[in-house]
Amino acid sequence: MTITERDIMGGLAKGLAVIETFAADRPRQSISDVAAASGLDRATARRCLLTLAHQGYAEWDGKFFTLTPRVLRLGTACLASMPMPAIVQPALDALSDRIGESTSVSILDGAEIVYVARAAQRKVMSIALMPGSRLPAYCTSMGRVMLATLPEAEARSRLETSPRPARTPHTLTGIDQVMAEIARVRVQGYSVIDQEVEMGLCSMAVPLMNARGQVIAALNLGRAAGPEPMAEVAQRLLPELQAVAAQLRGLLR
Amino acid sequence: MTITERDIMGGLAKGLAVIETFAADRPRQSISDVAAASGLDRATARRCLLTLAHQGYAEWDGKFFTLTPRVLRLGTACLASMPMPAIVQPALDALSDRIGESTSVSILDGAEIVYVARAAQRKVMSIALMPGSRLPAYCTSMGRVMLATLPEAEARSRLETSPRPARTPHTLTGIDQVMAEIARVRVQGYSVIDQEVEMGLCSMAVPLMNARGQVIAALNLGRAAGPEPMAEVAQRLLPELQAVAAQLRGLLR
DNA sequence: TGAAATCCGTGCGATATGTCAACAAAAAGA
DNA sequence: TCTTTTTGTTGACATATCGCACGGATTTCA
Repeated sequence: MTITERDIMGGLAKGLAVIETFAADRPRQSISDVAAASGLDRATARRCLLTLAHQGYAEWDGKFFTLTPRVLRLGTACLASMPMPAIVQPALDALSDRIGESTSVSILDGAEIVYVARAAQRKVMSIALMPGSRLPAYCTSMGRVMLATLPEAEARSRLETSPRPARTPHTLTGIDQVMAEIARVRVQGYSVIDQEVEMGLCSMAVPLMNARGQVIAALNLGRAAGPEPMAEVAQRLLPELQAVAAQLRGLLR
Repeated sequence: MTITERDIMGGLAKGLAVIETFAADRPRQSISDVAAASGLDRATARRCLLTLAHQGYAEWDGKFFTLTPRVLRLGTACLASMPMPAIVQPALDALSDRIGESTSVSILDGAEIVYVARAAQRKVMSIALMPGSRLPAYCTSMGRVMLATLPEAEARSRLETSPRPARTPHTLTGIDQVMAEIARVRVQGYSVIDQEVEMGLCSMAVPLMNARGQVIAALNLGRAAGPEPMAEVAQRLLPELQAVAAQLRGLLR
């Protein structure tokens, strides 16, 4: 069965779009704000917002709307329904203890990676990463590892349709540069990043497969840039990451 | 302006209800499963699910539906739009380092607390807590502190309409027991829990106020139960918690 | 302060959606 | 295997919703 035009509920799609207009830089919005941000008619945006408020997903002071923590239930329903966090967390903690570095697991969503689990050792990044946090895929080790498992055209298309700012002087931004690096990653089976996300931060990642061999996530370690060249660090710690990936392979479905 | 019946979009409300039917124990559902769980007609549930799939919030293998990580955007839009995590995280990290215990900040949603930020020292709980995680309010130190700031009738009503299982032999489960404890917490200004959530886990919490004096969250520390009586620990560490709460009071709005 | 611009709430006609019932296909049970 | 039950899909009709346009309230700005 294929999804036909007739089976789509406009109201639901619009309401979800309305929720997504609430971002970090626009936590409080008026009806007109939302209408402008979502492209909906003001009357429609108003009905969406009032519905959200009525259902407890938003609050309204008569002028501005704010999302409530109830909205988190929608997202965490998904996270909780993924067995992944619970399964990988213990392995992540153990690995992090053993190698003394921060480790994370993320999945790919479009052109972004989404953190699923994390074992932090020290703060090496200025931004706090936690489950649910997102980073662009093009400049992260986990992103590149997962993009490398997609068909070339698919990966390229995802990268083309999203911005690739130069987050640091080292960031690869050109589509061909990134695709070439991804091709390299595909061959060698892991990805190493040297200060492309943030100055002072290096990371490396390997793919996580389920029992059937499908790549469903990525595992990485992040560390502060130091005197030891990242290539050497990679050679030293790669077996550790691969061992955990192999161990998890049997546990993930 | 008040929300009238006419301003509510049924489709949106139903679709959100559909998302919420996906929980940890039911990650994959057929159309009929969702219809039964949500009380919707099968035809309606079907259109909701097809819409979610079409918008990228769900996946469909022809038989079962699964939520995608895209759903996380809905929730994290809210978390990110709260200035709280970013503001409290540094203070939390510093506090955690200073006292050598895990600390957290959570907010109240109905009869549950929702973790907003966390600085973990060691694993003391069997379940992994992270931003977005939920625990019932009745048996947690942060929950009791926040319930204590509500009107008595409101707090009681929230507790009455949600289950209060005996998670350990120490858990207070009777509504009057819990309300009495909450009354005590209201007077003394902080809450101490001794192994009511999980055996071996103790915690204490203080309220977090914004600049106007409204309680908007709670701050706690969690530690493994040890030889030192929790009452003594509380006396020793209470000033630390209160100092952080006072410091944050000026930063939160 | 006064005028212009913006914003919010509300009818209205056209259209989309919800509900119900029916039916075929698949699954479960005997 | 055949029957019974459940499930997915579709059609029809009553109803809810969309987008537009309008008026009053509020805000902005000179």
